[in-house]
Amino acid sequence: MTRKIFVTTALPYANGPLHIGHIMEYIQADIWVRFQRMQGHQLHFVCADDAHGAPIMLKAESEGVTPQQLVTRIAAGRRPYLEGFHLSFDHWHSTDSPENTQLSQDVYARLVAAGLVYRKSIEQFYDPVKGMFLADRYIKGECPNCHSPDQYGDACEVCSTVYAPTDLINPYSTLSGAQPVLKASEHFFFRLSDPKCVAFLKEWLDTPGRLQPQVVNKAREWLTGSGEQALGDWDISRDAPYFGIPIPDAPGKYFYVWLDAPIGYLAALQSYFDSGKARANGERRTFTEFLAAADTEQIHFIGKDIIYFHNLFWPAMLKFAGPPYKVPDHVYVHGFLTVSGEKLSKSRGTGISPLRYLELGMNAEWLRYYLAAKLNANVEDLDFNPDDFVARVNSDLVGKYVNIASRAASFITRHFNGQLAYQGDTEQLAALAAAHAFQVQQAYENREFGKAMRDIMALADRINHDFDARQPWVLAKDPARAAELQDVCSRALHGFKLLSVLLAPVLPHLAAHVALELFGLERRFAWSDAASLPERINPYQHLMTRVDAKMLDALFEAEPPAAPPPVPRAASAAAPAGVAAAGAVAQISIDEFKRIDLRVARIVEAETVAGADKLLKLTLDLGSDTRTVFAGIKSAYEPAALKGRLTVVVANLAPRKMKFGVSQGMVLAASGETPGLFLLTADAGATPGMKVS
RNA sequence: GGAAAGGUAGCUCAGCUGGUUAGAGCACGGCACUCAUAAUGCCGGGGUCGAGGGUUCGAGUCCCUCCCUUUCCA
Repeated sequence: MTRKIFVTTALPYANGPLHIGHIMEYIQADIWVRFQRMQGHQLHFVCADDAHGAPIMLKAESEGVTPQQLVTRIAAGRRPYLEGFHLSFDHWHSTDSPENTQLSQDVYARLVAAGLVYRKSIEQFYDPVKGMFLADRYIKGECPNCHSPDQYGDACEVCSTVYAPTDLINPYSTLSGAQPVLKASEHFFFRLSDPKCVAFLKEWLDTPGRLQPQVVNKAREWLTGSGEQALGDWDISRDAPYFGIPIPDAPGKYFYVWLDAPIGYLAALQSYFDSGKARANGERRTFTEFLAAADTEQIHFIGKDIIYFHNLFWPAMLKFAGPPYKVPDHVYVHGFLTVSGEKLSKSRGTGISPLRYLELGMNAEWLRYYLAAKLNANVEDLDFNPDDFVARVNSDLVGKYVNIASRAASFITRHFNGQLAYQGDTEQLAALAAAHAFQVQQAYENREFGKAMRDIMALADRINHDFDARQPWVLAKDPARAAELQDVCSRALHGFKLLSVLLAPVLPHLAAHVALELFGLERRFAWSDAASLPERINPYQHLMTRVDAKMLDALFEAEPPAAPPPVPRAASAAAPAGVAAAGAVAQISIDEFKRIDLRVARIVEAETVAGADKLLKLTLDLGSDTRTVFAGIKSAYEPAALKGRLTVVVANLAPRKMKFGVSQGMVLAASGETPGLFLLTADAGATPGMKVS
């Protein structure tokens, strides 16, 4: 039976570029999606920019553009990420769209008709200077519990007490600095606490197989809480000024962004249908027919931070809006990505820059494999560890998998003109392959990618072992044993093809190359290719290079721990990709070297930078002028110990704007595989400003 | 503060409803091999399964308490 599946990933907020956490989620979903497509199922994979809300409105204002201009610019920057990491979305849309306006207003009208919306006047802080109501995060003040200053309006970061913004002592607006005043306004509420909602959600959560057990536990906690933890109704309106969808017949009122964001999944799907892409993908029905059909599976991949919205509000909205709306079949939740054990900071943009990864010439499939190897169906955080990354990719993908083709193909090409031939029972060989494929299929289906990768690599180990045991390099020296040699190599290449099919959801680019170039197929692999025995090959071309550990260094070092500049694409022009991609080992001419202006500098001042974990702010005397340079050497040096030292600085490096100021150069320091960072020094006698060559 | 998830070899992780001497990969040490963009094969060292109690003939696996990590609290 062909399944009809509609898959989404969480909509990224359109106030900035995608970070590595987004990419992880998309890769997880993409692997599953590609796996289902390989099974022959009909699948529609869509996503959109989440464009509404106060943060985008304010950011646009600060940049002097309209919110529409801001989100259009952000949307235009998505493509390099999606293509670069082989993310096979069928369509990418926006919540700031006519489809979403129409659908959101329709859902709202149906909820009103169902008696689940009511109005109530509430008092909220209002910024009299800015002329707008303030969300909690725009209000700061003194913590009522521990009296720490400058705490946000929802919780204290120092003592982690949770409170209301009105509890703050001496509150002020972070937008204008003004003291906020309480002001009443009528808000619209979705009656989530209505008995029929609660009854439905209990049933929804308890449906076997729908959700991960950990997620059900968490959601049930919210649903059945009592006292202060009791399930409350949901405030779905915001007052003007607000960038959002107007509420019908309610001037000056807009839908809260979290109402129209999930509806954006459907808006993206509708746009995909209306654009004709669904038809091109084999779906003849209309959007509404498809959405309403009983056999349409609606599946969302999300992170653990937005469980609340996706497992309470979203299904309740859909349920009581009624047909053609249908509740999600599954909401698959993943944990967060940490980097070297540290959590990413969305606001500070720490971690790995996805574009930087690509610019360095790093293979997207390395990352896809690494993440697949560590992903499972649980809601667990996943750590990106550079050493682990290098080891896994080099050992598994290059040493085990690619090596099989590399070592077997040359015999076939040289001795048998590309022709494969098997001795013994080929049906058994095919049956064994089918059994392996079935086992891996189960793991993929259940999103146990780590298990799938372990099974696949165990198979690669066996293939290498069998190949070794029969010593084909010995057979090759004896013409009488040619048939035996051909059999050994054919079996290895059959195994390689099987591995390639099984890895295709993770390594789509490589698998396509193997299918088309090495095995000479006229199409990409389908899952059913796993068991069939290949008959001939084309000459082997190398399939994948090893990760150079220096690339990981570059990935982390070149990226300042501060926020990336507002327009990261500009940075790509400054760093010639070709040079970076060639790696640190590429030779350069003396003329190229001369372009780098190295100078002796005296560190006249060194100080820590508030809010930066790794940076020191250095004031350098270069003889003729004085420069400010931010250096990522805090881990290795006390500021006091640096004062007065001579060091070497790249004097003609383009200034780089960082969160903390402009860095006008770079000091040189040595580092290696082992921890430690060592600043270069000039011998006594050198004076600031001297040229180094 | 309330709650959820997790804490297993140096690192990354498997261990289903409790059952023989706790597993894999990587890293490390030794050996072998040469077909492979230097990779593979074999052997080995290494863990009181966060801590402490308890249930049981038997617990990494169940119960209780505590500690640590991550996250959520609309």
